[in-house]
Amino acid sequence: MIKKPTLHDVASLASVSQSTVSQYLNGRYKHMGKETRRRIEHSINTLQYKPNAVARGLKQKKTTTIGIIVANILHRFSTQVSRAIEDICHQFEYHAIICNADDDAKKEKKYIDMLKAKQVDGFIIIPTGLNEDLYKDLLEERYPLIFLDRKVEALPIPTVSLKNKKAGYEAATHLLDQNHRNIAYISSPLTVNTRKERYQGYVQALENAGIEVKEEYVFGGDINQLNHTLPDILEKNHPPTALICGNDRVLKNVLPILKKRDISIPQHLALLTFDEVEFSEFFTPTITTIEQPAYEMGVQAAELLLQRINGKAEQQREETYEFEPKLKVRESSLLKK
Amino acid sequence: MIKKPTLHDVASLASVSQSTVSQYLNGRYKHMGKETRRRIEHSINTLQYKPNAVARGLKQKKTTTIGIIVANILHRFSTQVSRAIEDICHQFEYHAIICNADDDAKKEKKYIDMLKAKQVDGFIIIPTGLNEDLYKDLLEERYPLIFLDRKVEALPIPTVSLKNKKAGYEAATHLLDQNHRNIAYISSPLTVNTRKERYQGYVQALENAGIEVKEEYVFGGDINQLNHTLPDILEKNHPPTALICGNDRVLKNVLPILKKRDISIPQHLALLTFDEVEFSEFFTPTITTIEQPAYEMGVQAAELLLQRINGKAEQQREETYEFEPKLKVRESSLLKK
DNA sequence: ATGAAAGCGCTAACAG
DNA sequence: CTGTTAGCGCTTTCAT
Repeated sequence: MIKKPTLHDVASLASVSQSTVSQYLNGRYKHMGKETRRRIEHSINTLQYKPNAVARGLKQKKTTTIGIIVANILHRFSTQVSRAIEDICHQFEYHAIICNADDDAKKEKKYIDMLKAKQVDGFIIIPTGLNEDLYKDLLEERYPLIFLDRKVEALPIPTVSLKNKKAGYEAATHLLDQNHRNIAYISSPLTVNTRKERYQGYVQALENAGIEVKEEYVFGGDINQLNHTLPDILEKNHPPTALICGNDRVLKNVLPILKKRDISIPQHLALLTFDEVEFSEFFTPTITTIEQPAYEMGVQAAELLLQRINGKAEQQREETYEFEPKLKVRESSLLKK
Repeated sequence: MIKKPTLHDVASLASVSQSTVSQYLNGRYKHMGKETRRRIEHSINTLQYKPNAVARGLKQKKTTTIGIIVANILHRFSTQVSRAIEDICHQFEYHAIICNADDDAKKEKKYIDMLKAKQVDGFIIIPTGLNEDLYKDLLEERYPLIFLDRKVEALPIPTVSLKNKKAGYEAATHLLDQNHRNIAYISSPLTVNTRKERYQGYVQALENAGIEVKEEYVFGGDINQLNHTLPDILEKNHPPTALICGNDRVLKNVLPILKKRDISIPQHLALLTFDEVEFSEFFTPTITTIEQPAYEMGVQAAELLLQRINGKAEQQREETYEFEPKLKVRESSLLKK
């Protein structure tokens, strides 16, 4: 890389001291000699000088960079959230470093460590939930920190999330309204509060309707095992007539299985999934979705974080910012076969 | 934020000098007293010392951070590419700052400037193509730089891309093989080489088949105008029986129009698009896609960049790394209405 | 085998 | 109004 001009270069060319140039750069040129100012400007232009943010960061203990840890950027939720955060950052001249923890505690830890080493000004994390000590450390070190999507109980960390129980409730209610009585529920492990709450909403809706929750219709585990377990569920004496997918990844694993078994949707089985499915409004079969306002959630998280970084809000409060799930019932596609 | 321990703290606790600790940290403890070493280790552990990457970066003029500028992270191609780059970076303990230029020259410039200020070690850019001077500057300043997806002619910058002409050729050929003769081609402005080449492939396929390319079937412009222009195209005397979308964004704008006009796919119109459409294999109508191996392309770009950063390859060579398009013909979905 | 000292590029008192 | 000075936390000769 080629040598870049420094403050020192600018200063000597303009025949002033570095501090004067520094003042200028930081907008403190109220009482600055008009001539001095002109010379500095000229000098900066001819040298094409650009301040070195690393040096400034070292001095000011502030990098205008934040760390984002998402589950997996390939998921639509993470993508939209990242985009939202990036947009807000851009607006305030911040930068975001995005990391994929893949629901892996080790990776999450490694990323947090690396980001700390890089002296990020704060974090937005979709926590795996598997590193409570780490989160607590972050808090004790007074890092501005916002959780997204998932909540870690008993840690006073502001959290932006969906009303997950409500989402689950609406999902089941929607299907009940269509006279489904045997509704399967397929999810990744119910260890994460988000998933658990959605499931609880489902349970509650069934109970309210006086319908027994049958364990045999429920799966909460490694979705790579679905090859074995889903067929079991579908072959019960009274097979489910409807199926809820806990998120878009679940859907992704469920679809091939249904396809292989030649199950028609929605005749044989009604399908409902959480999260957004791109283009779903144009396709048959109609898949009802319960979407999260992911972009808005990302904006909210970013704004909360920047407030905290800039001292406009106190960190150590357990606040929850909950968003409404959006049920999208698709009319049958017009693009039919 | 709470005060973090520094090298100095570690050194005094261990009763050695900073330089010794620094040696230790950088793995140069060949001839280091076993006892000294033990004390340093102990000291680091009790203080939970973590080196400050900003300070190190300032000194070493290396930040182990690279800048990525994509078109829009909400597009599948960008998402997959970002994920791939991030994976490779993680492997080599690098970090990526991802920015969305939104095909906007101003934003692209601003991001490049910000990333330079942050002293990134290199760039991977999906260039808007609108800032040739900037790219040239980057080159002259000897920044390691890789272009992705799009090529900027006459600049010796390694570029990872799809065989776009081939992709266009295959697209048209596939439809010709199904006896389509009137094939519409809808694209964003053909100013970007990627789009132009795809279109050229389409033209060539038609010419090879002895079919005249009718201008009235071709649209290359702002896809927000499609509301007006697409209906025109569909209402010709001999309307197209097939339609090619230049990328997934085009598809996204085309679908609502087709839906509103109640056009059945594929009976009234066969649809083919470049880029991946998630879940498309499970949906009706069947949309044939020509996918890019986006993840692999991202990996390639990241590897090329890291090689250059670490001096294992020279920058200033115009090399093109071209990937094969993947035609995916969908069998009619089993999940039918 | 270890330490002293200089300096990366910038900012922030404090003088003058 | 502008300059001097002292670091931010780390690495790196160069001595010892």
